[in-house]
Amino acid sequence: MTETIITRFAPSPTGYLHIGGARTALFNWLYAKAMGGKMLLRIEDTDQARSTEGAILAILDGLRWLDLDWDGEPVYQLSRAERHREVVETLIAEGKAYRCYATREELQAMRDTARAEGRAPGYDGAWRDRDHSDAPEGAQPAIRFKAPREGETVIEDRVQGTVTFANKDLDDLILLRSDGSPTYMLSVVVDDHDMGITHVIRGDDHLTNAARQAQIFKALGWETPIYAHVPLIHGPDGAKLSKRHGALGVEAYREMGYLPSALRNYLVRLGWSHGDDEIISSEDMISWFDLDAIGRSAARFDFAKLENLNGHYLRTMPDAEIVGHLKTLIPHLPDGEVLMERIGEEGWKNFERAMPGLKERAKTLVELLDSAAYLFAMRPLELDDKAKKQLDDVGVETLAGLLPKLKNVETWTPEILEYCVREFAETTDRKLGKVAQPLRAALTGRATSPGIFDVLEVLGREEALGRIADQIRPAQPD
RNA sequence: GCUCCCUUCGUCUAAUGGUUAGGACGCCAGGUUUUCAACCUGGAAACAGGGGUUCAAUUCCCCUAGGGAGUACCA
Repeated sequence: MTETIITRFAPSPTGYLHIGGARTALFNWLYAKAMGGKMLLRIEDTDQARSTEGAILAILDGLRWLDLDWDGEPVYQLSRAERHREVVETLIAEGKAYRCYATREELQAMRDTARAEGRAPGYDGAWRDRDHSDAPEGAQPAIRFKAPREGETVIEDRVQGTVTFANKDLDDLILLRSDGSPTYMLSVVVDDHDMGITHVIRGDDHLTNAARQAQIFKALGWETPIYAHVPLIHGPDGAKLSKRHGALGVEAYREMGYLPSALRNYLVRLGWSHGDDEIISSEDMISWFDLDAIGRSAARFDFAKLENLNGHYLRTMPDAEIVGHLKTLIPHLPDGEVLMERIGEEGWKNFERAMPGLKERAKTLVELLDSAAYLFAMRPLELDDKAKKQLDDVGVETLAGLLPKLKNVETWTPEILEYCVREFAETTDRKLGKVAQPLRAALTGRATSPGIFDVLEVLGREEALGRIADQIRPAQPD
């Protein structure tokens, strides 16, 4: 039992890396890591009409962003077509596959009658034993697998348990299309075998395929891998995940300001658990992960929980690391270039200094960026409605009283500033909030912000005093 | 239609043949507080329904209902 575990993630490049695919990749990665094995990557591009270069790039990019690395070079299924055809030749030679000349119309008619008779729809095996000489003139045949018609095919699934299919319900699937190109069903079997895959962890939409694939494995005399079919992820309404509610590419999550670590934590808890643990480090995920702990029911995607997790990871992340994430995120945002320029070298230093107060309050990087707007705002500040309310006559009057006191502060630190403002509030018989709020409005243009003394400090003496003065002047024209 | 899978608070889930069915998110109330968060305390909230098996079923079995997947010369 010293066999090395080899898993694989095998997306078809017909779109971005969606959230379900990301979780499948994560599970494969985790299991390989947990068992000291390898995870291989295979691009299933046998559908040439729908596969695109852009999709391949998006998938690789998504995996890298999530920090899910794979072993070796990605295998492109299409490049292995010759090998796939070879395998079919041997199958034909052994009488385990045959040429089929049925037309599209005939196939449709078969399905219709089967359905009408309450049977499993599928190919009726018309060409199974029919002679070539019956073939229509010049027609190119597809090659079909001669599937067993009796008995049953049993899948011992690590997640779903023992699943039994009656062979009579499984028809003769196509191995090679009439243009000679291999189909998915064939390619998967040959590649999983050739790549030495020991564990196939994938969405349970493939469960019935597992039975057909097992039949092909058997016909070829190859050992079937161990299967683990993971339930799919549903949208908040319980229906299939659609673009509208979460079947977005992982890059969309990046653009919404989620952290890879948070998304991984969220995803691993969707369908898998380890007791009551919620916040799970990568190390713990790897040492705890096991196929047997994967649940059998579909899970719904819940943005609120993802946000909560993201907030947690944000709060506990070192400031410099957050800056790093922001720098890679911003170029992906609309107007990212402009924003990058506006922050500038100097701005990032301020940003990092302000980070302790900012990260505490944000749930996503996008939120954090928004709440940091005051750092890069130009005087005179634009005020939002709530800030304007704070700067009514009373507010402005308060600031007018406070400004000279602040000007007297020589050592511009939060402690001393706090002392100064508190003293002002006490001596003028104001509650601290009555002073802090107008001050906040003047400094940030908003009614909410990080602690006001930290804001004063990060802004610096000159800028802070200037912003306060800006608000006093219009109220006192003389 | 046919085949297969699933079903514990709104959501993600834990546990168990005998428990006040636990935790987390969200929600509500209170506390803390210069705002907003964070944080702390408390609260409401679940075993889909019906039959069995059993001294005892949320737990084991069957049925029903509901949900999902597959049913292509897509993957």
